Amino acid sequence: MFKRKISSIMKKKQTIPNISKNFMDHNHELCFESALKDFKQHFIKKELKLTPLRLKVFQLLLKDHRPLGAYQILDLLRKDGFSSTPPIAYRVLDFLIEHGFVHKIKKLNAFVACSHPGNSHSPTFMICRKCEKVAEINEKESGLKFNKETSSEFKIEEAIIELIGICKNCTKLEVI
Amino acid sequence: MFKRKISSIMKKKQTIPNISKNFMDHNHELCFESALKDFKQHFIKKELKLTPLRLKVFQLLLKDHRPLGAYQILDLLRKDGFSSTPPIAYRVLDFLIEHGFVHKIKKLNAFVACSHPGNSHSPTFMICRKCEKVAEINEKESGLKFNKETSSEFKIEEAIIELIGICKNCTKLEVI
DNA sequence: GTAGTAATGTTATAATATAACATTGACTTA
DNA sequence: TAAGTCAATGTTATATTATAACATTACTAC
Repeated sequence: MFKRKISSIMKKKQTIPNISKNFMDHNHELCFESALKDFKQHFIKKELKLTPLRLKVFQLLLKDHRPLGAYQILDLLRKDGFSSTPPIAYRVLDFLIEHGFVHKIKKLNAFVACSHPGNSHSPTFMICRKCEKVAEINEKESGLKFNKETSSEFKIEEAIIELIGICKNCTKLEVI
Repeated sequence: MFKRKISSIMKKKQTIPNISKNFMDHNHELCFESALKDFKQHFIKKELKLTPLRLKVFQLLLKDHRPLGAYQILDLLRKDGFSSTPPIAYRVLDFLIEHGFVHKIKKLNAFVACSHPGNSHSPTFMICRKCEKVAEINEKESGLKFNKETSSEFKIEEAIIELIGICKNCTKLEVI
């Protein structure tokens, strides 16, 4: 019976295009748990050390698809009894970024949990200026590519792509 | 005779693909003067006030296609006898950005003169990690576009696109 | 000439990020 | 098990980037 419930939620979830899932109401508890499980798996597979601090920071970032600034993270860590001087946050964030679990949103000087951990990728972010949520899409989803002149004249090693705008959900709310 | 010299330079210039011109040796004096003329024209056309400070900052940014940080700009302003407290730089930069004469490179927290002033556009930057020069390409040149799902799910109002890598010139130098 | 306004000047401080060094704790290995 | 090693975390101080708030100047319009 329980299984059935899950599967019906999953079904519903699939009707929401993945590309904008983060912006829409969705079963976030499930979303959260699944991302967390994935996170832990990657630590095991890559033989990394999953410390309480690393786990905590990732959980904070996973909370609601909203990016958090380093000092916001520090405040939350303090509330949870962790040490909370700036290097604490920046070091953990650097670690999580280096291993592909977290990305930095330059536009916001803030950090989000990665939605496609494990894939080495050049993520594209959609940032809603209204609800402040962020969705990450990968190269394939974005359909993004550069013309061949660009690639022949300049060897791209890293791409920062951040799209600022308004998500479908907020557009809908605006109309009402 | 003078005219002829100019035109021959112009001809040579055209053999360099515009997309990477900033990275290559080019007649920068000409490049600088032409950009400056363009800049002044736009001030007239848009009925903006071209003050010494605004002119100076733009000239500094035009110097060599390398982005400058706000505090670098302040140092240079100081040397030229301008006032040089932070708000001076940030205010002028805000003005120049607002009117499309300057862009901010988020990756570097630094500023560059716009290469296509007047066009309202969503610029793409190529940033060479070796020589630190930056080239701006416009949407058409980049061949960049997003797939229709992205655009239907999220209304893009602004795009930040910064490509970090190595330019052809530096690649060449590395091989030698 | 004076009222209004845009630009610049000034002081202070906010927000973001890193350097440098100390301590802890887990693991190793002699 | 004691000593050594190393990664992680803790701490202090400071660097870098950016803005708020208010003062002065200088040009424009009446």
